[in-house]
Amino acid sequence: MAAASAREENDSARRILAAVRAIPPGQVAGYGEVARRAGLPGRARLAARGLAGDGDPALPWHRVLRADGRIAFPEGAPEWREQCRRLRAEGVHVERGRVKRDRSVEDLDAAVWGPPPRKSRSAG
DNA sequence: GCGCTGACGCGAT
DNA sequence: CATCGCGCCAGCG
Repeated sequence: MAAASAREENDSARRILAAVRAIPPGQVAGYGEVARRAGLPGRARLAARGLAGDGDPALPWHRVLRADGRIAFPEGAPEWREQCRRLRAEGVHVERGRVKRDRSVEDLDAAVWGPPPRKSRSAG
């Protein structure tokens, strides 16, 4: 049955949304990262499609950015402003459509760029 | 069925 | 840091 493939497709989009919902406030993730967490490595575009047609106002789509940490929308665009606005509302520092994050994070577990691995003098 | 486009990612220049 | 090219796959005319 071809429905199997259709079901899988639906499930994929479903997991993508789930991955986006899994992003805690104040943190951000990339499209590729979201796709990866959804079990769809290399399908960042699919993640974008998922957000484009989610239809869920409660979905933290604004926490999803490009791999470079920049907002996917062109600067000045209405969505661009909206995303930038929401990020700032959560305490995320945004500069010219770019999220002020620390250097590249090595641990994929920290895929959610939020926690900057800076060396804290106190171990714990 | 074909080609273009797109809320992308990454390496190379 | 900006730009280009390729890969990826789904939607649309």
